[in-house]
Amino acid sequence: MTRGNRNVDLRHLRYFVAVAEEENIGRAAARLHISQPPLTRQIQQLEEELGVTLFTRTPRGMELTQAGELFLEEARNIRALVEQATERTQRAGQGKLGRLDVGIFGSAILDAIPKLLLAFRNRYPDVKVVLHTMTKAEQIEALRQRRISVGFNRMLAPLADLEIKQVTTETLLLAVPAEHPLAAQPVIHFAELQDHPMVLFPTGARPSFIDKVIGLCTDSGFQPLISQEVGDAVTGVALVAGGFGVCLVPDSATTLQFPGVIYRQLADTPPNFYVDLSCIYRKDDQSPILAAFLDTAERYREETA
Amino acid sequence: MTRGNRNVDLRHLRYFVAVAEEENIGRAAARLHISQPPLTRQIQQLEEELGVTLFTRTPRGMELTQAGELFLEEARNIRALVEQATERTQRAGQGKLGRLDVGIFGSAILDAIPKLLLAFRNRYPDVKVVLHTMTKAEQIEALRQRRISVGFNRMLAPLADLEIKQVTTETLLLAVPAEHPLAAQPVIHFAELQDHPMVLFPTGARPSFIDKVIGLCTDSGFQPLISQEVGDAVTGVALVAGGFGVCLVPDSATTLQFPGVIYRQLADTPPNFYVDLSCIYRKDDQSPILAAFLDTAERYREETA
DNA sequence: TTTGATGATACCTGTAGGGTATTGAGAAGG
DNA sequence: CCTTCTCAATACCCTACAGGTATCATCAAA
Repeated sequence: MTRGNRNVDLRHLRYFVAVAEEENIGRAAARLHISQPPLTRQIQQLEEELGVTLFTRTPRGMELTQAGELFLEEARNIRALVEQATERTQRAGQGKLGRLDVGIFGSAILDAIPKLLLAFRNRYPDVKVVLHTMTKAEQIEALRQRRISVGFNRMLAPLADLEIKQVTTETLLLAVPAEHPLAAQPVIHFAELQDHPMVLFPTGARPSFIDKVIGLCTDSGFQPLISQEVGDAVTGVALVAGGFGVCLVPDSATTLQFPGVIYRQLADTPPNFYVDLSCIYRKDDQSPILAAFLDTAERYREETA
Repeated sequence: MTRGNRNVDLRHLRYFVAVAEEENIGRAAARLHISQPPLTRQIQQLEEELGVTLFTRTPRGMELTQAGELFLEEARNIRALVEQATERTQRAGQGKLGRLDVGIFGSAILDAIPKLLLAFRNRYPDVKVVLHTMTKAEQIEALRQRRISVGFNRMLAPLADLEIKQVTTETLLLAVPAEHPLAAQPVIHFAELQDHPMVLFPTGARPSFIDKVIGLCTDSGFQPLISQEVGDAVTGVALVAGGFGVCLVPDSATTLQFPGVIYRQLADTPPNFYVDLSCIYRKDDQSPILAAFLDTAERYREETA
């Protein structure tokens, strides 16, 4: 038994389907924009490759044999699949289809990231976005191991193989217990924080938002009174609600409406009284999905500037 | 958006899969028994046709992009389908796969046909045999309209467009009511039938088995006493059981064991005291399935000769 | 720096797919 | 019965492209 299908190619299928549908080589040739003789030869060749008579030649044209009927079904099916495969691959190549693994940190899901992901899903509905909660250090490792394609974090330091792109900046607010003395004041000056215990976050890899806060204080000439260091903003605000002190948070933390916690703007704030939210990704990652995502992030940044 | 897949062909898929699996163009080329440069070009061409980067070139070789991963799955799938399609079509072309529509008459299902169909199904298990019960005239029309490929009947007359092939012959027996006078005799001579009413079958297109029986009688010098004409052998034997008379039947009718009916051989039978069972099919039918069936029928005839 | 992988390029060649002209074979029509 | 029409098949030519050889470019490891 010869393995003839080695030389069967999609052209044969296209031609075969045309002839089967037209039941006439001449018309099929016209439809295919070629002349009749080459089409005759291609059909003969296909029959020879398969070792099967696909058509019975009648004076009125070409009529499918039983085997031909079967092959017609198969050929149509294969052609449709090829069409679909190329189309899907093209969409994947344009970043419109596939999967994007994203690393996020505990409390970054408060404001910017949900909005950004929503915008991305609207533009690329067939890209499956998978979120992985992980710390900054874990994100960097996961990026290098290609377990994620992009991470979100704050206060990212430059790295040789990773690119950092700022998504948004947030100014800082003070989370205060409702019964706290500061809460009663009409205006709170930043320098007043030196007299009150503060909750800081996050624990983990430095530099982090903790260093940011400490830096702001030292720049203003005082050392903060550290009440607690906790893992993330959510826990921090929960401790504020529990009376552990005040806490500087990015303004997106206002999404957290704990009973007994109020958010206050500060007066006389030092320069750099804001914190960035950036995304981080491999410099050598050419994935069109990542490109599409970064483009969406860029638009988001411009819109919210 | 270019419809580039027009020129994607199966060779591209074969090459692509090899490169994707080897992750190295040189090794893939060796596996494909071609040299490296043409393979490089084919892959470039495929990427260009699709408008998608399928591989990232690294100093260690070729690595699939996300879109490439997707296309690999699709390509493997398509290649398997082509393999399957050609294989199935080849089997269909050899008569090993497909469908055979067979016309049979009411009582021919008694002996030969079940055995023959069984033999055919054993040799060609993937051919679906569909039985259609129809009269001789209906079979001929159905053959011409290609609703069936082969019919079974007795006493077929030659026709211009249809071929007749004898499958078997059966000698005749007499079905007698148990309490009939003839049943008591140790030997029944054919000529004695002139004194007893007979049930004849089948009604419908002539010439038929009825003419056969009448002809046997007239050749022996008498006119049969006709009790009833009925549609088929089953009804005929049923009437014998009801005392309507005796009935000449092909010996396969002994499959019908009605209470009160006994089958007797006759003595002094005239020549041609048998009836044929033939199959009939279109002379111009080139179907390999029909050919396979006729071959099985021929073997059956030889084995039962 | 050198060496040794890798894939990419340049250029040639032969084949096979496509074109035109023609033939052969039934069916239809006068 | 001969002609005519309509099919597919054949003969023959030409060109585009798959495949070959030789060489280059690049990067990593020694």
